[in-house]
Amino acid sequence: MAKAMRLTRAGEYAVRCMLYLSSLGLEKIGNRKEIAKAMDIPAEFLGKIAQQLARAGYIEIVQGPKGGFRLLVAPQEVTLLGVIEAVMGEIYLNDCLMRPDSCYRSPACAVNKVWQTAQQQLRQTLDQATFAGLLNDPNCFNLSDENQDEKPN
Amino acid sequence: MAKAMRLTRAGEYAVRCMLYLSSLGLEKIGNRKEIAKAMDIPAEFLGKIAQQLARAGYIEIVQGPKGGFRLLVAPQEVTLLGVIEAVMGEIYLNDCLMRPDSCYRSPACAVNKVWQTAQQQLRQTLDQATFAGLLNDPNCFNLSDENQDEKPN
DNA sequence: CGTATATCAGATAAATATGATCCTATATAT
DNA sequence: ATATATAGGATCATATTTATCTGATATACG
Repeated sequence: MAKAMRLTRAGEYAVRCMLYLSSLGLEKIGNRKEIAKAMDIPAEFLGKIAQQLARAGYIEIVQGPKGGFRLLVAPQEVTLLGVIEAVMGEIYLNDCLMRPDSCYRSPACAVNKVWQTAQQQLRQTLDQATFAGLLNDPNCFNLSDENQDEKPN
Repeated sequence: MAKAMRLTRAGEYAVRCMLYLSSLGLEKIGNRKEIAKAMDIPAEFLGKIAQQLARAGYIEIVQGPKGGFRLLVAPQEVTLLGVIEAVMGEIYLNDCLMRPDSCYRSPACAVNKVWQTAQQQLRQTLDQATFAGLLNDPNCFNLSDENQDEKPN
C-alpha cells in the first residue's frame, strides 16, 4: 500500500534536468553525464527523459562530440506543470476525470466534482511555478554542495 | 506513460463502498455482494477494502448469515480524504515529501515547497468533502438508475 | 446443537506500470 | 576518417496494484 498518487521518478528527473539546464541558460549545452552526475539521475534514463523534453519542445538535443542538451525555452516560460506533463502526460487524479464514461455516474457525480476541483488546483499550483522562479531561491539549486568535493573530476 | 498520480482502484472502490453504507445509515448492514453489485466493485476485492476501512474504524464487519458491513461513523464526520487515506495510506505527491532525506536538497528546496503547497491543498480539498455532503447531491448516488431493473433480486 | 451462510486473514497469483539498461544507428567536432 | 555522444527501439527488472484462493471463524436459524 501507499505509493500511488505520487510523482514518478521520471517526472522528478525531468524537473531536475530542467533545473540544471535553466541554470545554464539558453546558450550552453549541458552534456548528459554531467547533468546525470550533478542532479543524481541515472545517465541512461536521462537520455529517455531528454527525448520527451525535446519532443515537447523544451530542449534541443545535440549529437556528436560536445553534444548534449540545450534549453530552448526561457526559464520564465517553463513551469513545473509543463515539464512534468511533458514526461508523464496530462495529470488526472482520478480515472473518472480521464475517461468520464468509465463510471456511469461521472458527469453528474458529486465525488467527481471534488476531484475536478482538486485536479484543477493541483495543476494550477504547478503551473504557477516557473523555473526562473525556482532558481531564484538560492537554496534550491546548490550544485556546489554535493558535487564539488565529492569527486573533483 | 501516464497512469501515475492517480487514485487507485482500491481508493475509488472504498469511496463507493462508503457512499453506499452512508446511504444506509448507521443501523443497517449492507452485505458484500449487494454492495459490490450496486457499486460496481469486484466482490472479493471489496472484502479486502472493507478490512482496511474496518481497521480505520469507519465500519464494522459482521460475520455469519445476514453479515456484511455497517457504518460506524456518521456521514457528516467522514471525509473523502479519510476514506482514501485509510486505504492508500497518507497521500504524498512526491517522494521528497515522504522521505525528506531521499533528496539532499529537500529541506530548503524551492521545488519541494511547491509540492508541499500542492499536497496540502489537495488533502484539504478532499478533507472538506464529507459523505453527508456528497449524498446531498441527488445526482451522485442513483443506485436506482442502473440496478433497480437490471435484476430485481 | 448442527448446518448453512458470510466474512476473516494470510498467501498467492496475475496484470500493469515504472524504472533502468542494451544495442545498433546516426550525427558531428576535429 | 575517427572518436565522441546521443537516438530510438527493444528488452529486462522491479515494484505496485489488482484480484483471487484457501482454510478458519463467527452467527442466524431450524
